[in-house]
Amino acid sequence: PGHIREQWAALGVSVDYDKERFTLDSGLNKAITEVFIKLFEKGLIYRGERIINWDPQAKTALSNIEVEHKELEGAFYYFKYELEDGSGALEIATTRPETMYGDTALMIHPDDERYTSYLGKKAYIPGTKRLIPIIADSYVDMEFGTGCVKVTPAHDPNDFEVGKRHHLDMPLCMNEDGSMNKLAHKYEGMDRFECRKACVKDLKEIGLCTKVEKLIHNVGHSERTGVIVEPRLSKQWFVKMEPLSKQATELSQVEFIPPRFEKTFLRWMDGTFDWCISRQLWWGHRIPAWYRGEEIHVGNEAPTGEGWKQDEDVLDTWFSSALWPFSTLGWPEETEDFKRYYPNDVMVTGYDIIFFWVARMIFQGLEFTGESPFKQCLIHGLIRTADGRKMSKSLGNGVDPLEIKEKYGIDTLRYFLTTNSAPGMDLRFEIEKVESSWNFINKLWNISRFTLMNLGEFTIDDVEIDTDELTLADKWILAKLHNTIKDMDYNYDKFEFGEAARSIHSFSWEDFAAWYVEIAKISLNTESKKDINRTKSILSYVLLDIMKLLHPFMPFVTEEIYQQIPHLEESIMISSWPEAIEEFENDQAVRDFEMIQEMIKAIRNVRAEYNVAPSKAIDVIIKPANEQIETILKENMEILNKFINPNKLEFTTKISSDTEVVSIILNDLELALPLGSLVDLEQEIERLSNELKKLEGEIKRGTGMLNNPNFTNKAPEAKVNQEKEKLANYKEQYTLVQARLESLQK
RNA sequence: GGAGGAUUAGCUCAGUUGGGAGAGCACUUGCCUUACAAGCAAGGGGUCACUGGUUCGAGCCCAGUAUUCUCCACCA
Repeated sequence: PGHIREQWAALGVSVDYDKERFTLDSGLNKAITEVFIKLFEKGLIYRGERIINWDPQAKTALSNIEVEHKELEGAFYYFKYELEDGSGALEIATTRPETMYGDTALMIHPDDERYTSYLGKKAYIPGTKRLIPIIADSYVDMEFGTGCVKVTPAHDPNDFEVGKRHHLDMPLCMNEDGSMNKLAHKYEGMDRFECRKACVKDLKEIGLCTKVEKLIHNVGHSERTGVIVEPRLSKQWFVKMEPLSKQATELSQVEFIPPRFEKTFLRWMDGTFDWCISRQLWWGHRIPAWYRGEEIHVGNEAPTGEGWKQDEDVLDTWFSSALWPFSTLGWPEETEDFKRYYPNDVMVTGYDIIFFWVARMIFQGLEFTGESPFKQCLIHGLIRTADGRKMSKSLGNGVDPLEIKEKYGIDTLRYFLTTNSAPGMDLRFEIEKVESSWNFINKLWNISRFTLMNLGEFTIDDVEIDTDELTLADKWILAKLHNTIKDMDYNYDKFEFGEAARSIHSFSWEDFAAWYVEIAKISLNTESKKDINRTKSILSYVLLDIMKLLHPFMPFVTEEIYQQIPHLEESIMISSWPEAIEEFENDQAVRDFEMIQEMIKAIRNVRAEYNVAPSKAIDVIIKPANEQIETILKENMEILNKFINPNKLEFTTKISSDTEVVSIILNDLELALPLGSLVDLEQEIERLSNELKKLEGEIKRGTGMLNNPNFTNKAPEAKVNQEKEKLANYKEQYTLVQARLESLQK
């Protein structure tokens, strides 16, 4: 437990350690005993002889879901069972020859005319003097194998049922460790698989084993030890599942996320087999049952009187785990914790645990508290290797989180794990993705460094945001922040961590670092104290919110940065969650600023296309579509100057038709870049022709849509108006591009 | 045999109620611009597996097909 706590701490797991519980704590033990007794009294727990899955290495019973079915190459062995009267032999096929020493009958279908004459006769178990009867049961499939089967009631669940119907003996032919017992004659003491080999060899020699066919079939393996499971008749404790399943299926209120996993849960609940809960292990909760001869007592302690002995077995660990949601809260006492925290809010686990744990918590919760144990159950996928294989101990292809921590830090690991998949989907562990997470954290560190460098003595009390004093860029970044917070709240609520991360990732990298920080440099370098303080306020305000929004993903680095930038609380952990302030919502500012961005990007594009070095100043002539546009641009001249690096930036009402000019036609403005001899006429014509083609396509699409009465009548009005506006813009641009193209082609 | 995923850019994957296809990495070109070359700027790259259907409109809804993965299952 000490090591696990270290790992939790390393991972930054933030839990209430006062409520830490250990499975064998006395409080939990009390709940478990209570549940066992109650279920026993209701007849929902019983002790009985059944065929169970036996692990011969661990020497314990297993429940169905602790058995893993794997395809193996085995064989179909054919044996002759010679008749007592010497009139011949019946042939059977089996995959487990060694179990023949536990046979108590041969069986045929009652309608199978090939064999009905043999009914009532007896045959020898091959190589022995033991006689078994030949019986008929419609369980036999006449089409399969030879149409005749051996019946081994103590080592096969179907044969067990047959054995009960026909009142057959049910002898075991193996010991608990999988070795053969005295029923196997000379093979006594031999391991079951050695015995298989040996008896096949011996019987081949005397002609009683006639054929061996290769066969690929599913074989059950113990999840615990990996050995092949042996079906074995054994006296065990069982939970009668049907009434509990029915109740859970009908009453469960648990919301699965994603919803499809509810089907997984329901499908398991549909199974009618009973749950074997006794285990022959040294570790676990003792079964609260005492025996004296044939008497059984179930209760908290041994009954008075001499000679009572407690059951040596322990309970399946999932039996106690099933009670976890309430046993940890003090149940069966009506504790304050129980009243406050039950039902729990969210259960988080992998889809491979639904049968083992989730389903059992739900039915036990409903049975004992009358309520589902939690409101939501968030299912995550498995982590796989880079080539998509399951990580496993035996393959040694797992990843040690501590190695990743050493190289990249825990925040990197956390961010990578939490944001790189959708709910319920598996995740491949690829080091490139870890590195990309690390790059993001590095970026955050750098924007913080920049901010800190510039803040100086600035404190949280100096932060002042007066919405009347803001520049367009200020309004834009605050509006974007507002949208980001809303988006994150929405996605966090839905457990869409990947989507939430994409939102904050692009806000902090694209919007804040790439644009706002660059713009901030302008005002930070002015003489105006007012401008400087306003910019510092916004930088620290936005950065603080970025840290808070990212804190669940990367607690360490966000805390570190939080401590250094202006902040209020002792720790980011107890600071308030960012609020989406309505006053900051500003679609107009977003649109206006995006126009500026579009213009800058278009100019950068032309610079790159014509190989104009960023350091080289160029002339830019702007023709705004209207006065508002002109005003906006003129108010943001410093930004344009910084991002465009112009030699001359001038406004005009008429763009020249000079051929040594590159023209850019945007939605709200036209640009002319007189690049002189750099301009290649053919390249320009090609560029504008492509532009024209694109616009043509858009116009065709828009016209088609708007000419369709079904669209204009049925689509939402906002959508229709939006399309109308877009179409008008495209048409306008088209005219301008076409005119420019014509003038060049002359 | 039953159930459920997956199929979108070269790779790994997102894509929330149907309304102009996105990210990271990789790739091309140009930049050591005083937070960051682990970076900046600009780009190239997709018949959203296939076939039908519903709809004014489909990556998304419905039916089927193919490929593939996983879980469940007592045919000897």
